[in-house]
Amino acid sequence: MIGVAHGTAVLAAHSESSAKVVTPLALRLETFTRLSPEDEAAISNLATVTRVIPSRRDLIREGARPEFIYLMLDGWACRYKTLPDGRRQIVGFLIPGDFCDLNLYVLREMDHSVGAITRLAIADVSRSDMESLTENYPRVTQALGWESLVNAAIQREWTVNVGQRTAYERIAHLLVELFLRLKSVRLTRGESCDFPLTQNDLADATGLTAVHVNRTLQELRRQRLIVLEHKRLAIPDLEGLMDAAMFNPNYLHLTQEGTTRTPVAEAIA
Amino acid sequence: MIGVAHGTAVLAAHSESSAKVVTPLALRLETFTRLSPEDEAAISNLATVTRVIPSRRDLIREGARPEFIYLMLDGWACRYKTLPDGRRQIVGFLIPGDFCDLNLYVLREMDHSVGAITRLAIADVSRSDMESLTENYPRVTQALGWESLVNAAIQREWTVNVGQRTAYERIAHLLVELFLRLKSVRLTRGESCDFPLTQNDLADATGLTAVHVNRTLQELRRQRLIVLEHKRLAIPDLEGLMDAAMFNPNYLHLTQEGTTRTPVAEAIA
DNA sequence: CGTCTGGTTGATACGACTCAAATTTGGTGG
DNA sequence: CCACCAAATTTGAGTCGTATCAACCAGACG
Repeated sequence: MIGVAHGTAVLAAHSESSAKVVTPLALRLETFTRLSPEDEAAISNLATVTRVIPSRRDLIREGARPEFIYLMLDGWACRYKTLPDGRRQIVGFLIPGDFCDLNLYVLREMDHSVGAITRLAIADVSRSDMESLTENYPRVTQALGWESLVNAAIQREWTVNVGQRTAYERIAHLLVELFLRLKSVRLTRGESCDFPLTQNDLADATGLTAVHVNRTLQELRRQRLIVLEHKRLAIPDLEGLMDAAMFNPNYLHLTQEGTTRTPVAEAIA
Repeated sequence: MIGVAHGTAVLAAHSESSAKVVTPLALRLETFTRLSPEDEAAISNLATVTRVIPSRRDLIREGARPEFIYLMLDGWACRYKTLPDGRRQIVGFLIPGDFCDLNLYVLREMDHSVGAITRLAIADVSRSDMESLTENYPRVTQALGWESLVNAAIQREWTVNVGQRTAYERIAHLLVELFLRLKSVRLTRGESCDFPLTQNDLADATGLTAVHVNRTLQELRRQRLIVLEHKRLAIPDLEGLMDAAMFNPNYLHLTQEGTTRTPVAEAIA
């Protein structure tokens, strides 16, 4: 992802305040409110100190107390928790525009880990930068509040997913959610998107085994609901996949009053 | 619960600003920061308009747009989501001191329902009251932020619970979590607490069937890890139960810098 | 060009579900 | 205070979805 089309665009955005490039974070927050050019500029300026993390490396370990707030600029990561005997549950995926540890504002210690799926581009945001942002840009603050509530809603839906849905529905649901989230930060192209997760990742996220994920993906392919190969996912029949997943998009809160409807909101209307 | 010892105490607290009675909300927020008497008074004053809800009644339905923010004063409730075909997942339990719909500040529409388990005492808090509270009492605001982050952490742990743990571990984990949360608002007595959940509720919360919950509870009893009868739970060997559940209390964030350690924090240290 | 990770397949096992019925508990009204 | 009813709990037998274990294969990469 870094080095390919989107990646370079994103990295260019904060190298110098040249052409107007909208960062994933600004795009994401704009699903909630209209942001002024000043708001957008302030958001872009967060990403001054950036880093690259190799794929499959842990970014933050449970128990850590990171000094900075990490903002995802490019690539995929996941939050996960591990049980003493090694069982692992991925509790969420992070894509560009997401914060890894926004909570660190208040909570001292991470209660879960964050690991890179792909190579990542990360911005290290200092607390003071974050504080001055929220002090001076109330709409951004409001949008950040919205962001964290939506994250909570997503987490609830994950509980429903592993608690109630069958393997088939579960994977279908996860794929739709990721596709819509990617779409909201313009990381889809038509009906397809990059999809760097291994079947093992999917297993850890859905509470299934990799073997069963494999068989279930085959069934989804047989039903012509997905095309998944070469780390790329295509969904030829989104509505069909949503039905199979019993997917109700309300929890993503993509339409908000006072917002022009985004393409995503349109797509699922 | 209403009408028994704790219940009346709580209800008395907001009838008139008489003796100093600490509300569950104040107790809960104090696990995070020290609150001044003024802070506590401001919190108590939230609960001016109160209502009683009969047990097993829905408080808020998915899709609703409540006008007020509901604060739990007494009793138990649950958040839940339902799939089109009727499957139901409880995604969290609400006990005194919890808000039912704090999110309504920002999100317009509920993406899940809230149902009463027992008879409830609820305070209807207006948005303006809430706003003036957060404007005038920064420590309370900060504590509320902490509260919502802890709720997010709890939700993640639930995902782990249904995704990775066995039925036995899962139920053990839920019981420990509820016990510790109740303890943090002083709703336990020694090693026991009220426990109004039916086996059906437990099933919906753990993603199991009621029949299997029944058998699993029997196994927990046989192991002498719990005593559960007459809507009352006793945990004679908390450490043993925590081991059985692979319970790591860090996600509850019960110890915070600048806070005197609460009895709960002691108990699990 | 060999190595290695990720994906695929097959055979078997088991944890949890389903269905059905019996029993106990708790609340209600006579 | 007891009889009654509904709800909750308990028990048993049979089934099924998903896990486990063990190979094998294919493409990516150094």
